[in-house]
Amino acid sequence: RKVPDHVILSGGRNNRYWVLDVEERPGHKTLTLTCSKSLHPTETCLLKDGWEMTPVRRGDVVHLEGHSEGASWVVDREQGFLVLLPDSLISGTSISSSIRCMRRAVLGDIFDGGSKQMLNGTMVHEVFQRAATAKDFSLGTLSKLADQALHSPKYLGDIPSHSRAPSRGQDSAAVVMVTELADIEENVWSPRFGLKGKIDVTARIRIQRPRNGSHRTPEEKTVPLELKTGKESNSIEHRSQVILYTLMSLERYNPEAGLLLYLKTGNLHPVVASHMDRRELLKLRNTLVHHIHNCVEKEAERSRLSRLPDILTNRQTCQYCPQTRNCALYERALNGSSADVSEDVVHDFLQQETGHLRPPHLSYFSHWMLLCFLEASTMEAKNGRKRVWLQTAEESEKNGSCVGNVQLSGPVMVQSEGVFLHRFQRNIAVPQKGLTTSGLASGDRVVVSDQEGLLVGLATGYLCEVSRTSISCTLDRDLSKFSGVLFRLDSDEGVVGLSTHLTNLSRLMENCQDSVCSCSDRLRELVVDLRPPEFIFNLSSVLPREAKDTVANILKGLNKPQKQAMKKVLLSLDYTLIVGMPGTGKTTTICTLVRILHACGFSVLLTSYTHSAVDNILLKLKRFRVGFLRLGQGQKVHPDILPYTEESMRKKGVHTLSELEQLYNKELVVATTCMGIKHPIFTRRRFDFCIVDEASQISQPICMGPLFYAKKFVLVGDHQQLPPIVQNQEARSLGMDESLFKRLELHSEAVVQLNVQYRMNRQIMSLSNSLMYEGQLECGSERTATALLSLPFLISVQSELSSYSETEPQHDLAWIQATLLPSNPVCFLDCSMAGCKPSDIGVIAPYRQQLKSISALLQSSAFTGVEVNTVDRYQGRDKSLIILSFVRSTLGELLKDWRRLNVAITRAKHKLLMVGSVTTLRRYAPVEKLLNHLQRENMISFQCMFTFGALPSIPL
DNA sequence: CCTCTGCTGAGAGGA
Repeated sequence: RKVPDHVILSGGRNNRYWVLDVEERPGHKTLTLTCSKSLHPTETCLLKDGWEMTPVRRGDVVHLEGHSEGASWVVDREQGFLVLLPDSLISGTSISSSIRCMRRAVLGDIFDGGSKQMLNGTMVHEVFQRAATAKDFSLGTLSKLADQALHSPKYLGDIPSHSRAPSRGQDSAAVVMVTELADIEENVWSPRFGLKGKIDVTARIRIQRPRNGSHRTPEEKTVPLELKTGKESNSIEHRSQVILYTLMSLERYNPEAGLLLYLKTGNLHPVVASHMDRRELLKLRNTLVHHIHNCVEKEAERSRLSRLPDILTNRQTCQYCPQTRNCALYERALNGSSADVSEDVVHDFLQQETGHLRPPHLSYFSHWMLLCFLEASTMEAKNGRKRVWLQTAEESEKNGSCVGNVQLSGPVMVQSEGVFLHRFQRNIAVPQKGLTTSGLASGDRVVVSDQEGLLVGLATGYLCEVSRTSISCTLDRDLSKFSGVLFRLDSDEGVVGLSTHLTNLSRLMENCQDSVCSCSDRLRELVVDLRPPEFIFNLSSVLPREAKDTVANILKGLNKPQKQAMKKVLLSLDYTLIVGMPGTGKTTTICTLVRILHACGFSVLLTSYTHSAVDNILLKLKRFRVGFLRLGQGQKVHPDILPYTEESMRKKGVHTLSELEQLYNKELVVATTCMGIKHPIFTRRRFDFCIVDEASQISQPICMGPLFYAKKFVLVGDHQQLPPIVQNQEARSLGMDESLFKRLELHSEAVVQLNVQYRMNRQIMSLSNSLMYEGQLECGSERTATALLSLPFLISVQSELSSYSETEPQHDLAWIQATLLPSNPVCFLDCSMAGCKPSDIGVIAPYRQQLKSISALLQSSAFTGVEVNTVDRYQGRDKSLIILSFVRSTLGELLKDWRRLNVAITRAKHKLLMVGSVTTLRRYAPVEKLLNHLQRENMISFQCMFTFGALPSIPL
């Protein structure tokens, strides 16, 4: 009965109640609730006249609208609303689509859907809205705007050949609207009703109401206006959308009605929002949010997929549904092969949509759906976005996720299409702390709202610069009309769901016969059925004769396993797995591979999970004059790679569609992150090879994303290093942290191991060899094997230490002298330097909290350049000297992972110092194995008996 | 118990 920590309860306008009990009676339902975390006092809420059907359960959070007498609420036909799980904002379109089919609305929330016919509408919208912004509806301007819209990269690949600028008839209706335009594409988050949406046009209207002949002064109102470019249906869906907009903008303008404008005919329909309409739509919302939040149900401690709302048997409605495949897929995934469906229509439908799938496919799909849902539920619980509306700016500032009381300073600059540079500064009236001390830093994603909490989620964007007095950021909307308004900026992290995962999974199950892409069948065979990968035997059949010399030249710089890897990739018909053990030159190998493939004239899609890993390879590639196109947000791309991004290329002048196509097709090599595959380039382009770096750290559904676009693929990784991060314990135990790399590794014929390393000297390498690689890791050269730390001022420091020991004999500093010696490349200090560059030193600790204290001790300027970071963040990198801190007195999860320990001990090139308590650490199996090795090799040389206060300050 | 990177995104329309 305890309220979980992440739940925020409150009274007042955005009240949030915790449901303690639900009592069901025929015809009504009574909730016992509280808005206090202490569970006291309690209130009641009577639900009737249909509200009793709300799927509210014990432990849910609800919002109540209406009046309460004493401590009892009534929600019935005439008054009050109950909003279930109000902090999950549901979009207006989701709700209106649920009118016809609730199942479709739920699926639409889970999977990215969408049909191609919508494209035209999107473009007409854009043209209209641009024209409205410019207040210019002349035909010339319209066709210019239409032209721009057509050539925007958003639409490439889906442009029907007959699309044109809107016809003349559409302008005349449009002119009327523009003069009364208050906003376009206004973004609204309504935490009161659990709604969100983008309002096409916010129109200021004048209502003249003649009554009984007497003249009244015209009434001014601000109302939402919804544009429709298609057939004038005036349908219940369209009208519902408008009604929902009136509800979500209640706080802003309190509109009682909205407008529906059909551009095709120019007809304007007023839509009055009655209490009844709002009531019924909110009930739909509640049902929808219930299904979205309960994708998983628990039975006897085991989770499984929940049933969705029923499949419609009225096939008419399903004809144009974009979710048909997912609808059938989900049903089959739930019921397995036993399609015990009573209705023949449904049976036929399931057969038609999923007949190509066999039981293993369905169980792979349902297994991963479950894993993703579990993970999504954990992420949702941790999601702090609700703080934007449930906490005051002052409260949020305390935990460092917010800056409040700021206002616009200076003009808003248009950086590019849809990117507006804003500058804010603190309201001077109230003396406050500087901005730099707030938890916000440049690069963070932010949400802008007003300080009062009435205009929530006005804009989103990225922080550019945080100085003591001002903050600048790029936002998706121009807020210049809000000059003088007090704002708050909240960091906006972790709002990403798992829709890319789920969409990829759905795609994997696609039947290629009815799809443009022919990769799903093959990928399914390889990934799900684990069909052995095939290879050819003769290199000469793949190597073009004219490339032979170039390739031979490139190969010269490689060692034996690296050459083998190149050969294997060229001979592969399906895929190759390259195991890159620590320090074996993975980046170099990938770079060389790309050069070879490039020289052979093959196209390559180069990806990784992180932007930095992608750019690491590109930085190397750049030196070899291999051209490439880098896709992705400029903000996230390495500065030296920026000239290769689409944005920079386009600035050089892309005016026509064919120029854009040229740009997209020009380079053989295209690089992006695994998540970047939503880019329009992928609607047309296919590649000979796809290379995925860091593949052992990517979850299966994400890793397969880029593979849809290539004939063959290469995964590079090392499953002995860190696996994909999975937050949900149950999902992890069910195998969500198994990467595709690891799954495919059972086909040893596809695996090449890079075991020759150039990072660690012999002794440091021996740790990893004994812990993980069973001696397979080798030094690439004698130089690598014997490289030691160079300490040019060692002698003077040693003598200083000696004299210190003499004057303060109570401190025995022999241990520190011995620790310093380069000839002890691995030391474990059972619970330090001389001329080593700070940038050559890395401090690693498993826990963030530890890092904080360590960094605090290294505040002096002598230590700037010493990088203090977690094991996880150090993966893929190295330093000459690594100090690894194990300090911890209680047991934690992190050190139980062999792979994390392996990463930790393989970061040092020349010297590795480990600090920790042997007795405590012995309780971790992996560390114990390491300690045994250290003991055998006599590397736990020193016992230090000191308290930190007794440490002399040592020049670094 | 505490490791963290990806992402615009709500809506574009047909019956």
